[in-house]
Amino acid sequence: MIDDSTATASDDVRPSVGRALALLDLFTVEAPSWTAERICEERRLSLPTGYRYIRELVAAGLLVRGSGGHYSLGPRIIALDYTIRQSDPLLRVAVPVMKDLVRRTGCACVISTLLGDQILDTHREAGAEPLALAYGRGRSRPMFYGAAPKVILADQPANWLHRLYDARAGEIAAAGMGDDWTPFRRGLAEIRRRGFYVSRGELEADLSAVAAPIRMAAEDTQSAVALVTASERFDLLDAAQLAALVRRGGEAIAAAMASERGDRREAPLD
Amino acid sequence: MIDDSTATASDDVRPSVGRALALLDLFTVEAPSWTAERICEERRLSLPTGYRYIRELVAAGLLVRGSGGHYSLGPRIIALDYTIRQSDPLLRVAVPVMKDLVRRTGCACVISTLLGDQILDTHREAGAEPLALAYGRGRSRPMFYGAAPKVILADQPANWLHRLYDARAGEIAAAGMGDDWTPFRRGLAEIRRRGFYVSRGELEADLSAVAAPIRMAAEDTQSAVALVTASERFDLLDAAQLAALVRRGGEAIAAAMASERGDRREAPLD
DNA sequence: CTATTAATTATCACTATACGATAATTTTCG
DNA sequence: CGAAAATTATCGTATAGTGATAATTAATAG
Repeated sequence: MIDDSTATASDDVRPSVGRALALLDLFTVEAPSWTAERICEERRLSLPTGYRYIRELVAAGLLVRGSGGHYSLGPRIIALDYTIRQSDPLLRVAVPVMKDLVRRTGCACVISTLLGDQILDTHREAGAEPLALAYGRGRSRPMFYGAAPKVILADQPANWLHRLYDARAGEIAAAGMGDDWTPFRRGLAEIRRRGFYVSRGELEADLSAVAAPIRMAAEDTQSAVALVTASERFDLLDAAQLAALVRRGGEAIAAAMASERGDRREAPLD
Repeated sequence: MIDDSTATASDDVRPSVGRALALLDLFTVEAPSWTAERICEERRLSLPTGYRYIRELVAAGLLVRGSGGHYSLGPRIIALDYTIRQSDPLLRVAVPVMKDLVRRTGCACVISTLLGDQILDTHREAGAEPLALAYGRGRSRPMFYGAAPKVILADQPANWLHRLYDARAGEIAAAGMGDDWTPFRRGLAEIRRRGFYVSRGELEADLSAVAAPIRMAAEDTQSAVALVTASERFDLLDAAQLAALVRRGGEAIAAAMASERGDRREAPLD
């Protein structure tokens, strides 16, 4: 009876800031709205403590209180995302290139970025076909499936990859990216050398994609641009030409970034 | 010399959760990237404490650590915004109506929502002209200028408005919405009766807009739909017809929401 | 690959402050 | 306007957050 089953293991030995922030995890597409009471019982918090956390999150705008004590994710999140979009020079620069790629190929065009330890789509331009993936910005992606992650990983420094491998060897093997460090690294080196990667039904069964890296000088975020289309349609296209287009797209974006030089904005120095 | 000028007054008498969350305020479009050291000196935190807060925010994904100890807003924000978008039935339902309005009028179409104590745009469909307001979702709006806020406020219950008035009488008077409770209330009642509001250059000098409420039964968020266009172009259009279109748009959205009944998702009850 | 420096975390004693049980209050809804 | 629910205040106690310093890890150069 020592086991406290359901709760996530180390939820109790975390500082209050972390516990409060962890409340955000509760709010999902499936359950976007919670009462204070349900939050407290779910997280095993006393009512006053739960309300204290909630109050802080509401004060920060991360949650809103709707009618009848129903809390949901708050406006601050929307505004912060706006800030991210506005201050991301990559988006400013990439969107025109993406539109151009869409016009030329009829495929959808996606930009994916490695942020911390996850990869997510930061912008999407819809193609001719509306595609099932018409979800838009923000869907997080598995780290080891699909074209974009592969070209992004392929561009990471060896020590970073090594840490990643040690931490997630199981997933990597399961994804067929090698059951040891050496083959993993070799595979990525090969992708890197080619400068693009074609995935066929890797992420979603009926979709194919070709991705190329956006290689920026000394930038801390690594991104990729990809063209995505139904596999059936993909077969009609000349893969080599598509790959060339995507590669040039990635290079064009990187070049445009470089020429935007000098506006890497920092916190003002007073 | 008693004045500690820059810092927000009551920053110190706040629980740690609040102080940690307040770090997010530092990250703006003007200063999207901060080192740990600068954060600490800006907020008068000791280095260990600053790092503790930062660590929690990074663990929650609200911040990312970029190369060289530069922190910026993190991927979790993008993902949370995705969750909000996905779980907002209003968006699902409104976008087609908005596209239709754009097609018919050539104007841009915006949905604004009252969330807590602020109003912000939750979706935008671009019109024929690209418009300066092509910023997209998430820009927060002044509460007392422009068409959308007016129609939203006009639909709020009297006691809510009264609290708002008491809290922000100055701003309200400055915006020409009345220098006392009675005229403020009267003005809004009139807007409510008409069912729409036309603003000409209120928010941005050369833009005009006409907004109508989206009146949903017993929903906790109040929204408005607006058509926006350059004032010059607006003068060419028949304002009465435009107003009728927007009103019908709002009604169509509300009706579609009502028929989506029964899928107000709650936290599962175990 | 190793040395040097910067960035981040651990240690630890101390005290502030977060915690829970209950009560008072405010808000919501009929 | 009154009853029920939701939220906050009170308060003693003990936890856990805090800062100064040291140790460690990661980044950068040579």
